[in-house]
Amino acid sequence: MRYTKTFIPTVKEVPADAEIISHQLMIRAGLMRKLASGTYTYLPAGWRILLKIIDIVRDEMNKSGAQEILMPAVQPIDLWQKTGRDVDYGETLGTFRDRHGRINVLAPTAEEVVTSLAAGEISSYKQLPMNIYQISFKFRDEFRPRFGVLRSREFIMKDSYSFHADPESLDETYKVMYETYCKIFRRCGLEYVIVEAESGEMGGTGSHQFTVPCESGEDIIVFTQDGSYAANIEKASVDPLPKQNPLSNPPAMQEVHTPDVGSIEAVCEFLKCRPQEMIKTLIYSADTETIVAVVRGDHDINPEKLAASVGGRHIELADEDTIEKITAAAVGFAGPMGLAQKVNLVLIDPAVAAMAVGITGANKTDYHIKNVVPGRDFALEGENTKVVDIRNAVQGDTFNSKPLLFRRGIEVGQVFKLGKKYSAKLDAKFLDAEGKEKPCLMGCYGIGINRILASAIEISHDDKGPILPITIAPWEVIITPAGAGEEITGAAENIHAELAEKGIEVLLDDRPDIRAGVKFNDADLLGIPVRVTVGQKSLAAGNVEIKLRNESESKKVPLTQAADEIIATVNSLKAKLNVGNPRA
RNA sequence: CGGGGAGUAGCUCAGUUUGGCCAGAGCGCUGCGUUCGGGACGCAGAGGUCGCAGGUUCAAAUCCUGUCUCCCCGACCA
Repeated sequence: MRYTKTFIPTVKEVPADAEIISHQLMIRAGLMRKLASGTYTYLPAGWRILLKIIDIVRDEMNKSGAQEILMPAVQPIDLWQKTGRDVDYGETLGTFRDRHGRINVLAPTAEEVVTSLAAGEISSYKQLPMNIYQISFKFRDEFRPRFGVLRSREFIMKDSYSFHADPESLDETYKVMYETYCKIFRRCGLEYVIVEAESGEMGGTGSHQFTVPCESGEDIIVFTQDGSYAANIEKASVDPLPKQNPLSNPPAMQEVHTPDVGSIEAVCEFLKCRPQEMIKTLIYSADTETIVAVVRGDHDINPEKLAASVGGRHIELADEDTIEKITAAAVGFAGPMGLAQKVNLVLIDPAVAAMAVGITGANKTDYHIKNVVPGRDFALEGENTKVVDIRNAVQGDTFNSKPLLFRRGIEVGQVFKLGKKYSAKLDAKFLDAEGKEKPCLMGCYGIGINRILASAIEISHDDKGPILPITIAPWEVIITPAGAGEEITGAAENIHAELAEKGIEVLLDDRPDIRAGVKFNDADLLGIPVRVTVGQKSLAAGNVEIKLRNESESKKVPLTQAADEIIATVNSLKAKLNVGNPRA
């Protein structure tokens, strides 16, 4: 291809609204432009990259035995009401009303659609297992789109869905998809880690996340140094904290006046105590039920663990009215005492149960209570009360007695075992060999195509721009004629023609009257792995220069062998990414 | 949704406090010339109803009210 025939609007200045490096470079390299918050137009170079990623994904998915389909981007909301996910997704679900007054959903994912397809088409165990996927635009009306393409409202996702007659079959496909994902990310040149994940509102019984470690990631990975454990913080288990020595003569509870100090920080300052001496009491709603969650003052509730401990139901913080009704106090003065009778469930974190004594809200506006002894002043076990891990892991926690470490990462893929959650609700049933009707078991498997691009740039760039793996670079080779003149232009044209002829993805920077420095900088900004410089300096000796994007020195090769050398270079770069064992 | 910030040329921004001398700079773009191996230089140009709508005033980018959009931080996200 010719640079002059391609729309590659590179820019020198960094865009004002781009915070992270991948976002900045994607704009600067002319890969994309923003249309509105969280929506981007992909320009030729950017779209070429996405297409190459899609090619890899499609190739590996097909090899795994999955079949590609395409489902509608607009779905009737009825399906979502049947599974209850219209409520779970809430305002993240983008909807519009059509001319007939029907409410339509802009597809954020397709479990409902694919399950309803299966409900109509699958009737016998002989049709199972089946794994179908699509690569398509998804829309989520995010609270807050940010970080360029990392959290956008519109994005491209590969989503696949498998259907099974029995758990063994689901396990088998899950394993195949897991391995397929390893191959895909490896071919895309990503360093990734696989962590245990919470299946969250997707529902289900098991999940792994594929995460690219980097500072700008929004996910937090929790792991042990020896690599024996790695999990998303949403899922990460912690060893229970050691029980504090009980006070030999614990003082009675004492009410203290704490006017207008509702938050943990404010109470600590007012009472001159530390957050870990506090007991935090939060009120949640799940459907019509009310749930009390109790954690130590310095700990955060883990919503995924909380949801998991109420059977995976959708939960949210109770509104102010509910809190005031239950605690008989303003928000900020809740305590666990006496609440068990007023709510459906009380969940107490083990770290609270391990406390000898603590400070809590008094369930009375402007008052707290000191000398609260868990187990004495409020029950730890009871009909609707139990101790269960509901908090986030923090620095200092251990798991299996090993210290937990933390780092950030970008989630690029996730695999789930869904079980019967959707098939039961949407009647995706089949007859087994005994003629008995059963709901299909399902798995689902997602990959964020755009995130692969963004994370590749996040983990591999220098001050000149991205350093892209050859498998996803917009072009494999760029030819940069340095200087004018028949000789230079002719040589560059010849190499370009020969490479193109032999199937190399090559871009010839044929822009006239552009200084060599500008061409070099644009080549670097595009992240193209192999640059061929054709200029007077080397050409005088009959040579051209081959330079790799990630190396500083170039190699001189005779003009007559240039094409062969370039092809060999490209092949060796490709070979590096198509072999090797993924890290797990 | 809560808190903070910002909307002025295609891009990055100054000017707003103290209303008038205020439509500006750099980059980019067009033309001509000199340059030509890591974002050259000179000359000449094009380009903005100062987000939008009201209001105050002799006079508004500047003050007031409303509204929209964008960004950052935070609140259970792929």
